[in-house]
Amino acid sequence: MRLSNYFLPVLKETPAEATIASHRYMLRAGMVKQDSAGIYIWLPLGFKVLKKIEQIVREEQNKAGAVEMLMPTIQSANHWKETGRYDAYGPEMLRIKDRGDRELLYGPTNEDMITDMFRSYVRSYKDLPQSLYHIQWKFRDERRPRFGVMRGREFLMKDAYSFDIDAEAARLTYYRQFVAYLNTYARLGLKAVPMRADTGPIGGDLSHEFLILAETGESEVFCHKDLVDMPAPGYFDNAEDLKSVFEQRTSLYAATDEKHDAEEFAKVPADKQLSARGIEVGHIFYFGDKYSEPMKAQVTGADGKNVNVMMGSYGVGVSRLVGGIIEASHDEDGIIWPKSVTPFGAGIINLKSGDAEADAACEDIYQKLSAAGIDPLYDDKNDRGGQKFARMDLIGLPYQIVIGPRGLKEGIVEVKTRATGEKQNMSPADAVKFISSEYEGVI
RNA sequence: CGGGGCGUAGCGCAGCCUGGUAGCGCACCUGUUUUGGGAACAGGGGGUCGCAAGUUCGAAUCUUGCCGCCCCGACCA
Repeated sequence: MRLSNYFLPVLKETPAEATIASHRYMLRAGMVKQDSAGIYIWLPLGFKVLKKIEQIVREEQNKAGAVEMLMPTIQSANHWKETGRYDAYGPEMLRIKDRGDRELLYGPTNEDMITDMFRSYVRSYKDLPQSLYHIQWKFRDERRPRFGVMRGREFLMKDAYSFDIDAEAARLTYYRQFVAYLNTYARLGLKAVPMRADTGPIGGDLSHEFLILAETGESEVFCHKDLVDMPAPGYFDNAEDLKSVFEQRTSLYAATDEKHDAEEFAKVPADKQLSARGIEVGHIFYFGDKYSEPMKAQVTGADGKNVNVMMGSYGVGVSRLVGGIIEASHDEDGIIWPKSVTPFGAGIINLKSGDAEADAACEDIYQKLSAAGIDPLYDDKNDRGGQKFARMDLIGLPYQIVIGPRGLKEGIVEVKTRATGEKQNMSPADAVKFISSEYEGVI
């Protein structure tokens, strides 16, 4: 993409309402624009990151055996009345009436709808297990939206729902998602720690939140230090390994403040005790027959008897992750994108647009990086160097190639690594090679 | 939902107390000189001062009501 042809409204000054780094940088880097409290327009740069995160979440769900679908944002109140949640959910749910005075709502989650869908088709234990998910916009009328996309009222969520024949099978499904979540966050460049959690209005008896540690997090967390740097488990699909990963992670102490047990925490060796703040980026639940019982979502078992299906649900806040990743990865100059979610693979800075030699060299590198699948952003604007550097640092692409007449005389360009600030001089051909190799395994 | 605060040009703000020509910086446009880490100078455009009512000869400024937004706390992907 040529910057002269892109919509990137960067701000030099920070809008007054933004107090935390991710919000400030998302506004300044032209990623989002607030339309009203907790509701955001996703500008091209922000949208690109959102889609990249969404795609990683999708791929990991698919690997975990979940099947993608799409449910509507607007739901009938009937499903919710059947489960009793229409009254239980409270004013966070946005209730709407259509022209016929029928009660509708903008979905804050989809257990009720999918359970209704599921029961209308599935009759036999032979059709189980099933896991379905969608990535869809939700609306929760928060009392106090804040921190930009971290706590919006409208937000993009991946929510998966599982259906199993009995509790034992359902727990295995739960472990499978647990492992998939660890792999997902690792790909996003995040260190997420699973913690025992409250089940909230969704209910159930087994639930974990995944939190990334950040000073600006809304939750207070307590955990064993070793959990933070544990590597992603990787891919396998047998009951024994799934269970052992789950047990390995849950045997060490980790809880948010509402589930915190000071006595238990005290048993963690003092040098391993970590109390910090965290951002919740995922929440998984096993809730058994909480919905299948009232909605009579049953299948006939091998013994000819009807049983309620055992369910779980698994949420990832996709739009929140955009902010969460920035909280975890930025410096005083701007964002530092992990390679897996960067909106563009590399930035090309032309220090003298209009200079025939510089233009030609930039154009050549632009073509070669594009051909290599790097998806570069070429700053071909007529601005001064300093402005281009500051802008490129702000939007945080992992690599910058700085090209100007002075270097070209000696046959070199400068390659800057955003995360470290390290600058290396090399030939244009080597720059393309270097960046391509850095992305090996990522693209 | 309790407490606090803010709404004046695209962004950041001053002006309001003590009513009388709407201002500054950045951004934007034109020109000149510049150009290797957010250039300088000159000129220029852009605002029903959140909305409504009231007081007044006169309201950004005073009064009342409404709307919107932010921050701190209690609740949540």
